Amino acid sequence: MKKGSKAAEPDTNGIVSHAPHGEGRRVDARRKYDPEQTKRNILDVATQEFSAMGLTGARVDAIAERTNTTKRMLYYYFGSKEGLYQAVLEKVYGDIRALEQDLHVSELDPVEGMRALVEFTFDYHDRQRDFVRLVTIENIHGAKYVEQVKTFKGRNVTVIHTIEDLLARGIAAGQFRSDIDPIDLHLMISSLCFHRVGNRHTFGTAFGRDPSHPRLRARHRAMIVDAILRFVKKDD
Amino acid sequence: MKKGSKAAEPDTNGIVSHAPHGEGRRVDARRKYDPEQTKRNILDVATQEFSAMGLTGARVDAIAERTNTTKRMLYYYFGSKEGLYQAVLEKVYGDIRALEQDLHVSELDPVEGMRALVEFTFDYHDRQRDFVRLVTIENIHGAKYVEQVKTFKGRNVTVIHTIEDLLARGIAAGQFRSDIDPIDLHLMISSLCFHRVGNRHTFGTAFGRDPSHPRLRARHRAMIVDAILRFVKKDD
Amino acid sequence: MKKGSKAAEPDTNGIVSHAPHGEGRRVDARRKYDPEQTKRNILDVATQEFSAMGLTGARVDAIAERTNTTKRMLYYYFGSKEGLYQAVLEKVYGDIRALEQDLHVSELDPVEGMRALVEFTFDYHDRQRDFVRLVTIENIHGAKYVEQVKTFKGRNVTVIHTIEDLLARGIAAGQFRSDIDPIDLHLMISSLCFHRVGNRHTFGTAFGRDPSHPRLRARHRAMIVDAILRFVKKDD
Amino acid sequence: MKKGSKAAEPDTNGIVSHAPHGEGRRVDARRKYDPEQTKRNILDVATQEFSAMGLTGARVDAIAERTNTTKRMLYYYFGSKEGLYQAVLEKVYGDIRALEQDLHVSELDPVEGMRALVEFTFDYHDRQRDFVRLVTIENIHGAKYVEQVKTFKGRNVTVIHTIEDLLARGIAAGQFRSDIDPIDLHLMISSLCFHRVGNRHTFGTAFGRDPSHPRLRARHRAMIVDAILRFVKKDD
DNA sequence: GATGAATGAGCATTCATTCAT
DNA sequence: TATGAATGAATGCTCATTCAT
Repeated sequence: MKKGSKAAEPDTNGIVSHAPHGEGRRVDARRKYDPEQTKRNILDVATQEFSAMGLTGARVDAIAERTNTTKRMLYYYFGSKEGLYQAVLEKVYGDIRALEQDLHVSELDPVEGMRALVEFTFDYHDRQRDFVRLVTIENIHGAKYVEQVKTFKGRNVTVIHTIEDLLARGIAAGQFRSDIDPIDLHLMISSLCFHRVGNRHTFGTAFGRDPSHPRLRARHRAMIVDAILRFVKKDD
Repeated sequence: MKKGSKAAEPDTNGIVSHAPHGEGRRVDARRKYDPEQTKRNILDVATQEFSAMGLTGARVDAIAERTNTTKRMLYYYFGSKEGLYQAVLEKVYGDIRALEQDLHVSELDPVEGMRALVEFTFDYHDRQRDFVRLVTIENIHGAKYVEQVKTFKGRNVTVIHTIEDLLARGIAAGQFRSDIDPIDLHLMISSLCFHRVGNRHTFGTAFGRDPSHPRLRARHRAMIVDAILRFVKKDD
Repeated sequence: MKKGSKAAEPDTNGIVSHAPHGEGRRVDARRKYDPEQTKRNILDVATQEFSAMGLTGARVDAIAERTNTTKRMLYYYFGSKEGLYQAVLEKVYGDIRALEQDLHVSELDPVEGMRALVEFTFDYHDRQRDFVRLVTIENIHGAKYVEQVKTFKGRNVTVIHTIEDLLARGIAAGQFRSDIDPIDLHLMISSLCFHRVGNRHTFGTAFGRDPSHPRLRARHRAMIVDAILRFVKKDD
Repeated sequence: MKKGSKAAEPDTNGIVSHAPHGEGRRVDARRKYDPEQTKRNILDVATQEFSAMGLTGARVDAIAERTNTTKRMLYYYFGSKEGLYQAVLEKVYGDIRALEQDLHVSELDPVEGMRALVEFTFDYHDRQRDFVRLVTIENIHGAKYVEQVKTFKGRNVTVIHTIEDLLARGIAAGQFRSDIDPIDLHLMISSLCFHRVGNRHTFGTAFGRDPSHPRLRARHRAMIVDAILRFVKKDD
């Protein structure tokens, strides 16, 4: 687990810093024309705006205003509001799947690997609220934009492979039940990690308890790992 | 002009009945002005539109058009687009909690009661997609509208009481673990029942499998009951 | 021939007078809400703007500004810029064909009838420059808007009937040739009357002579009548 | 990137050859930078675009895209959209007058010369639709761009001289009437040849008959020659 | 000579809401 | 109670043109 890693970069959740980020950046920063930086800048701001306001609620003018460039460039690079929204989806989905790959759970014991996967999923959703919101928003739109993102489908199968591997090894070791469908299990893990973030506002209002509070956070993390392990483990 | 039309009883998804459609109705139907019916009609149409398009995406004109009345009446009764949206939220949250009361799980054995509660929750979310969507939408807006709905908070505590009762009786009977927080458990059940409905579009696109398919539906229902029971049951 | 008649009303070619026109108008003028007047007002202004600037060149803002109402009403009544343009086409084509009907050439001797028809056609084009310009503009667009005007096709056949009647009676009386196609003849008359108005600018620039000058006007009128009569008359 | 592409010799409608495409060309084709060819290429594409869309409707980007070069070059050579439009007008007017010179009607008998002139005018308009459209467009703009084309006025007088010569010789031979103004006659011939091409779309829609259809084409040609000859001939 | 990147002013259109009847 | 007409402020988008390399 690389907790405080650079995972926070793509979704800043705060205010984007227009200044050059890393080392190599500094050179580019002096260049007046830097298409890559312009595009990334637009994409970062758009991620926040879409995540905060939804596709319909987001305002192209509002995005442009917080950008280093003008509204015109937004259309120059992304064609339309929807094109920009799709680019945001593509980036954001790419980020989580890329990190998942870095887990290397195949090197761990099945139980520990499962725990690591659940903890990663928990932590990612807990931190990347923009991701959670964008997925939610996309579902409001019937996933019709993400469907057009070419890289989307391919990117998601990798998690399933990871789970399949864990289950297979767990079964072989006599630790896991043999009647579990990997996609169903993935849905289950996602549900537990996603819902408490995505619906934390209505939940907080209804029960006077904010699931994103640090104290609860730890308890939920343990609880979800526990629930999943109880579910997959063979009844001794 | 679709004046006296039947309003088509807009897609209530099966379960909820908003009011008795019995004898008394017939008289009202002949009356030229029936404020209650007009309001209910507006509310039904608005529920669909807001659920389908979101708060920002919904169009007042679109709602008015599918109504028996005019746009002006919509403002007359609900004050504003947001007022109407809040009225929809109030109705929709009222419906689920009212049905939950009807379960009478307190009369059942703890394990069976828990099963009944989970199954009800599963079925309700599975059928009331509009409810799921509206909750999702409300979370996009930080729950700021539901906060203003007076009846909201009171209505939700009842589920917690139900769970508390189940847990207490289960612990007393030596069936359940004693370290489970009722609100956490509610969140867990909600997560599992809500997510597969709310996020079924992105899920379906990503994994080529629609969680709302009848065959999956039954499997998920059993799986979720199983997971919750495994989670609450005392380790023999 | 009703020369100086009210034919000038529909296409004012000057500045539209927003004031009430006729007797009955006066009452309406006091009414704050008069949809018919509002629509007519928009249509009049739009006729000028489209005629002066073309469909692409015309600015919705410019039209709205010279109107008694706001831009919003323009969309309220005509749906879009193109919808408004089509409404203008419909009005303008309706006007000329309606006047043609009033000629009653069937009551005249074939030669005199033909002369009357040509003179009317000449006068109409000579005065209704907006009409000429709008037809020109529509041809730039391949007539694709006029095609959608339902009343269009039906309205134009009437001229052909008039010409057929004239030719038939002229042939019967031994005055006209029998080998003339009525639609071809209509095209011929139109050509001579239309071109000198529609292309008067390039013509004027090329030859330093403005075909719309009063002195030329009379000469052209006689010349065109002469040419058409020479063409249709039987070589004694 | 459509760098070295053949530019497809954009639809010249048959007659006009802008430059010798003979031997010398081949050498230039290999040269990396050929200003003359670049300019001609831009001009050809612009002719089509302006003719198809009008001055306002034409898009600089659209022109540049179909060109071998970039938008920047378009500005480099022609200064502005309007400058390019003027260059197109100049080219297009130059072409017709140049061909008219080649007729050598002065060597023909007056009647045959007149016939030849009318037929040439007919054929030219019938084939060079781009020319007809551009003249139409220019008239929409009050001929203000053609006015700035220096070569324009001088170029047009030549036709008048041709007609004057024909009329004079015809009168002298006792074949033609002596009361015909040459410029009026030119206008008349132009009208008949221009209108059926320029207004063929509205005409076709109105009467269900396309004047550019081959069968009609021949009939119209004969008809127009006939009409003009009947008009100029002395009433024996 | 040549080019991708950048721009400000403008454009058609839509929205939630209110007025007059 | 009910309604067609009216509105101002925005909204997504485009255009001809220029800059930096």
